[in-house]
Amino acid sequence: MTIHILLVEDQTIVRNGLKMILEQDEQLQVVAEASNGIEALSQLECHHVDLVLLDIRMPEMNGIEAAKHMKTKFPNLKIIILTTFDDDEYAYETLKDGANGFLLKSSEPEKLIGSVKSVMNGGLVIQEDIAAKLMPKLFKQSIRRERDDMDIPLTEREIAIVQLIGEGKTNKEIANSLFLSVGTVKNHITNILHELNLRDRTQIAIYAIRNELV
Amino acid sequence: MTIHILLVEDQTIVRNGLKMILEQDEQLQVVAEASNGIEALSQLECHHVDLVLLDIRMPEMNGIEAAKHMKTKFPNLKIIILTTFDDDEYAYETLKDGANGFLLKSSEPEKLIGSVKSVMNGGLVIQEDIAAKLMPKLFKQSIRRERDDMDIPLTEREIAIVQLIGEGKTNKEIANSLFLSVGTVKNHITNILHELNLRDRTQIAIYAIRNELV
DNA sequence: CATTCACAATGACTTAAGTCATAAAAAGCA
DNA sequence: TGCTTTTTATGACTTAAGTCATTGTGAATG
Repeated sequence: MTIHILLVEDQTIVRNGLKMILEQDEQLQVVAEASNGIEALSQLECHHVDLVLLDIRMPEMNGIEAAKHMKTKFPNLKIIILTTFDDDEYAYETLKDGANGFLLKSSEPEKLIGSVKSVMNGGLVIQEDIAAKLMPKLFKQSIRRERDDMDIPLTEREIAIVQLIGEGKTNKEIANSLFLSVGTVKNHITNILHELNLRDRTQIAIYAIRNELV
Repeated sequence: MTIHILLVEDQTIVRNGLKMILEQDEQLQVVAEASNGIEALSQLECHHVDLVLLDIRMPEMNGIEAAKHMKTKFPNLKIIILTTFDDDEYAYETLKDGANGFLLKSSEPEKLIGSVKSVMNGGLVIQEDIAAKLMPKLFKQSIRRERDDMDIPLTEREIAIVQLIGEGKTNKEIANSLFLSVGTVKNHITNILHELNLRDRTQIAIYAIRNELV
């Protein structure tokens, strides 16, 4: 089965070099090329592409932006990011947007081919040295989780109960402090679980804290 | 250049299957086999091995332990972990100990071969679905690193369970992902509750989040 | 005016959680 | 070496949690 590749790289010489390397393997076929993100997106419209080799540094639209748009439009598309050594600043952002691999441009030819196949088989390929640099960045990234004030699909009463669960109260305690019967509390909880798509009070407690209800 | 492989897997049939697959590629050669961690280590002493394919679930000494010992003795050795679907709990531990890849046993043969070569070329190969499960764990791990030794009066095992409760898992799920019986999980929880002076799993979940264990 | 929705309640169930006694292997330490 | 802690396991319990059907308010919305 042939793997159809879109090659996105602004430096023509490098691009040709990559093409040569890739097509040494008869399974791999470069069906389209582009020199920036915008071009790449329009190429995707008119060619069937399995995998994109994407340079990070590019004019017009850079690799990160491009990757994001691509994955939105073609979720099944595989994307391998090509980086030079000092691009790692940008690189980690693409992970969130679903890049399937990172490769140094200075890689051995076989590594490139191997990685393409590996990614097509569903793998995530990260070059060792990049991985080392990337990991700490990913960590930092995940700390700054911004919360958009999402609306909670619950009634007042239900929220009150969610909060008390989030404080670790039992049904009996909740019933007492809200002047309800335990049965009523249970009913509310059953409703909450359905509405929030959760399984038990523990998950409700987690929800409460994560949504800053407690 | 031939890649010398040590195959570690307790189920003989599976092991033979893997061997067959690997040796379809004439670059790959299985030079030794073992059915548990201890055997594997002694095999490493008497054969030149480039890469180890290591099952996580094994009698005597499991994959994690084995990987740790191997990397200590042979830092240049490449290790690919073979997992089933719900082993992810253990999987991330091996990353720290220097595993170079994770593969599902249910993988396609080509994926296996591709990954072996990819790893030998210095890559880190993680299967997509595992990667997805693994990443958030890695994030948490590193965030925690900052204020590392907080006074949590729990054993390693207990902390692992607290974390899983903090993710909203049931006892059954916890048991599965830690390879324990449900009864054992319950026992641990009873101990945790006493040690932390809490009442039920919901309060444990709250504790886990508040103490940034999750 | 009828209908929808939030809220409260009961009873009869099923099941996940948690307790407790007991046991035993493995790891670490004195 | 012997002692302690950690880890795992089982079985027999008790109880809190959660489901479901059904009933009934009052308030709001159309």
